[in-house]
Amino acid sequence: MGGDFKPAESVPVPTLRRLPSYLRLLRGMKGSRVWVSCTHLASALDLDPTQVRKDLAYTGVIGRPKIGYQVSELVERLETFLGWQTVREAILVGAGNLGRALIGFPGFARKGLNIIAACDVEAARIGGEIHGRPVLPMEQLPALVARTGARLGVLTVPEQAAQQAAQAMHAAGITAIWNFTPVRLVMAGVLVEDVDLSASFAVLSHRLTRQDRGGAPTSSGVSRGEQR
Amino acid sequence: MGGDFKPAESVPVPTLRRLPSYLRLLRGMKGSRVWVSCTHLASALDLDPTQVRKDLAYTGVIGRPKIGYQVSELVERLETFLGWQTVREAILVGAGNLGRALIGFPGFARKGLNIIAACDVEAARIGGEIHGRPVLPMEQLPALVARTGARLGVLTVPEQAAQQAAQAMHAAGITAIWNFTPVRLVMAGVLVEDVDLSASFAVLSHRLTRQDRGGAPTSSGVSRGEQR
DNA sequence: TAGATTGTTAATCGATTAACAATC
DNA sequence: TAGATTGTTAATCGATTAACAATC
Repeated sequence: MGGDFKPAESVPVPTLRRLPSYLRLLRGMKGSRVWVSCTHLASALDLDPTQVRKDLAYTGVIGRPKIGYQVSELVERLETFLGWQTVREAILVGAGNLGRALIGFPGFARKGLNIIAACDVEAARIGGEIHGRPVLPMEQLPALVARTGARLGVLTVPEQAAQQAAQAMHAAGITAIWNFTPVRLVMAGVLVEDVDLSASFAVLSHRLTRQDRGGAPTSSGVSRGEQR
Repeated sequence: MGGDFKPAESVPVPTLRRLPSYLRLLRGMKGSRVWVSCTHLASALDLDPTQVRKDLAYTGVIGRPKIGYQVSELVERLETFLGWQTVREAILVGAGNLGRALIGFPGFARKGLNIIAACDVEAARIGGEIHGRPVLPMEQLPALVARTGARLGVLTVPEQAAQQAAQAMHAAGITAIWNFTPVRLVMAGVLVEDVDLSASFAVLSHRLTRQDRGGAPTSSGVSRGEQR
């Protein structure tokens, strides 16, 4: 009855993308510092202090004027807010070069990401292990998802196989896909986040091209990439 | 004298990031189609037609009302605009899991990216080959850059080594770094483009967390990731 | 011709940045 | 206390989206 419903005001994507960099910095100073200010974080990351303050506010943390924020609390808040405190099981689909690299990535543990198995269609890959994780045939994906309760999938198949593989993942019960292929997956009811190497390289390559042609570099020499 | 200098109006980053997806689609239809409209591209990629039109206009292409754009011309324009028609030599620094995967990436050739060698500090890796590319000691980077003329570096070292490695690359003559580490490199005079896996995973993870907690999904089930 | 599409200008939307009172 | 810092509101900036005349 108290019509004071907050519409879950969704967090801006740029903010979400900056949060991990704060967390990384804060984890590094956890032993040596008790308090930290936005000013400090901002200058370390070359950002605007107000922006940092607004970003942090989304986590619900409350700072003290003149003092700043408690490092330990901020770390905790960020981890909780990002969902990095609970371990999340994931299945990787496509055990090629990139897939193998991701399975072996040490940093994922700190983000609550645990890739427990891989699936592939190539007979030569099936039955083996990558960094201690089994590689299973694609047909076993539904059973695997059912058995492990994994809801997250990491998609690292070749471009041509992407849409079909994503469909299979959805059918198997996967509800979120971390998509490393350049394909815009057409899927309703599945949360998709793209890691688009082509897009990133496009920015770099275009600017390099202008640079080569004697394009006027910024005063600071050259500007840096976006997508912070 | 004719004071009609166009200040090289810089291309918006979101536009640059979308261009590769147009190109990918167009390459796929090169044989079967002569003309293509923004409407068509937009619906295939789930974008706004006006946005596609504006994006394409940056390449200098001119379309025909009622007809659209010539596929072959558009492909050519996009490739030139992105700088993907000239081969660019690159040195990879950090021959770990991710580095090895990138060296073997078949798609880079179509983007004019040629990783010709890798550098690393680990003795066990030095002297070997990865996908036919030699792995050299880090000390040889300056000589390597001088000899090959490579200006682009791909940075895939562990987080702790990132800043130092980047400095070494700069000193060796590298002018642009494709940065796969989560570290915000502090560098003047070097073009840096970040591929930030942490940032991407943060978006996914945060949304998954809301989803778990019974957060209201969109009408379409669940929305998809940004950074298109 | 009528309808689809381009190119372009205007309106909207959302994020960043600036301004400033409150506070320890 | 004075100065630094937070929290918040307002102004700015830039990208997306809408509107519409020109065109084949």
